[in-house]
Amino acid sequence: MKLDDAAARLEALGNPTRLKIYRTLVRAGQEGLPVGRLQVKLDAAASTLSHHIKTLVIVGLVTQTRDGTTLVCRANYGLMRELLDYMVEECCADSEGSCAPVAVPRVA
Amino acid sequence: MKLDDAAARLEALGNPTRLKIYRTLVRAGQEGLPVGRLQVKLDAAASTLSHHIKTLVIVGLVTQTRDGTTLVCRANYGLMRELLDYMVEECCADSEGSCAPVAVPRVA
DNA sequence: ACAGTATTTCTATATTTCTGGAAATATAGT
DNA sequence: ACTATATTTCCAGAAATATAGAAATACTGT
Repeated sequence: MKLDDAAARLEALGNPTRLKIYRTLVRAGQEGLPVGRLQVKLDAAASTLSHHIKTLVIVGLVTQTRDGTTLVCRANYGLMRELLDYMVEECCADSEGSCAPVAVPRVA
Repeated sequence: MKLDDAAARLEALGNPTRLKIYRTLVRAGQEGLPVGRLQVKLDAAASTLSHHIKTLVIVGLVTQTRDGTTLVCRANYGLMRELLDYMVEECCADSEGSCAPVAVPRVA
């Protein structure tokens, strides 16, 4: 992952509303959630929510598929994993001492 | 970790210059790096760099200790770990299906 | 074609962020 | 006290972001 892409993704997650959206989608799992359900859950203006979701989609952390009139949003788990890896990549590479600082969580 | 704190930390990392600072410190390991060395490595104006480092310190991702006239900066590995965990916390908790989406990397 | 629901785009405003020069502060050595 | 080095704070302008109302678009069913 390139630094600028990683920064853009972290910035996208670095807003309380967007982080809430993202985490809600992470909880929702593979089946995802329609925009409308997110709006009810988060109680935000539709246009505001739409902008935030778009931001997440642009950086790739969220994907969308249309199902009739509703747009279903899903967390992109693979990309999240790449982002987590990037953050601790080459940990202590420039250090003389031993490396034991970070551990990134595992799931399944 | 509270959502607002996590968002603030992600926002701090979500700027190319700050992400570069942070990653340089992650590579540097436990001994850390003085501000001055960061300035040379990243080739940024001192005041600009100082602002960015301050942002990282405020959210807790970087710590500083003074050694004479130089300020040594270090990545806070423990907090990074907490942040990574937070991002995938309760993954699929609201889902019927099985959960296998994300895995957070391990180190040592 | 029309009506209805879902969602986005347009537009505007208030606020925040990024950047860096200049000046100030901190520490150490003489 | 004076000088030198390291770093921060002050200041300001330009650019980007967050928010949301209103209008537009997309799809479905009749």
